[in-house]
Amino acid sequence: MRARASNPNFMNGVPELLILNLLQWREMYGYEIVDAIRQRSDAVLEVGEGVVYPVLHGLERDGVLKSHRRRINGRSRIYYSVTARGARHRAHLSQTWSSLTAAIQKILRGGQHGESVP
Amino acid sequence: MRARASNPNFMNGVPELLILNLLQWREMYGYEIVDAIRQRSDAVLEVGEGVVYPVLHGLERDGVLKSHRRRINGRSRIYYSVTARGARHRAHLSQTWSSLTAAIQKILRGGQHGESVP
DNA sequence: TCATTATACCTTGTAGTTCAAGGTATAGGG
DNA sequence: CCCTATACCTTGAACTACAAGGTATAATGA
Repeated sequence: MRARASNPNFMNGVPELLILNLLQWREMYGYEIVDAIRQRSDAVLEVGEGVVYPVLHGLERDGVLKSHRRRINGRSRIYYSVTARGARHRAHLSQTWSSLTAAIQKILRGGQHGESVP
Repeated sequence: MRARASNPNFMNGVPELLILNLLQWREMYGYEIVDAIRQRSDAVLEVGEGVVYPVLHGLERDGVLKSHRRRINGRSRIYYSVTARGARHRAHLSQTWSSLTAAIQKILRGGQHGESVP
């Protein structure tokens, strides 16, 4: 019931949705994804590493992502990219998100259901 | 990581948001809320009684809702309505929802971040 | 030179939430 | 008289986001 201090709920499944949509364009590594989500959302969305890494591992385990290690400036990075199955999963997830938010928006707007005055 | 069979995630905090926005217009009882969510969303959103009742109890405990029992056709119903504090809470929650979905949408759309072609 | 910061990976435990699957009781229709 | 609809409720399980840790290397700067 109690909203959390940082992100006030609403975030269930969202990290997975965001990650898949970021990776659809080009491969990225975990640390980069954390930054990308913060920057592209103007710091509205803050998804920590403790969220991103487990999601990446889970998606790879499920065959949605694949990874390969690369060395950049003596630094080891693990780049993730979307598999064919992952592309289908991303499309399905994004559509579900659209559908749900549209339905929610409909209720938020109210209208023609007997509400007299706000 | 694994999406659930029924509602594929994305539903965290949403019942609270929906309930508060429904009750902003007129008082309703639990069973009625369950039906209203299903009907107004064209069955896209399905929030069971096992979700609605605990949320109602929690919101009343927090002073966001108040309730009174009424007898209709020999049936006992518990009607809930929004308190003054609840009205503020509803406004704040709705605004957060708008802000978050806007930020998410921005990332879903992609654009100007180095993605070559879909 | 040495300490600090930034990069980059990771795991653990906790708290909160949804959900299915139950349970109780009354009213009304067939 | 049974079954459905109405109307309330609780429990346990599963999942998830999150904070708070931990490791190691490169670069910065004092």
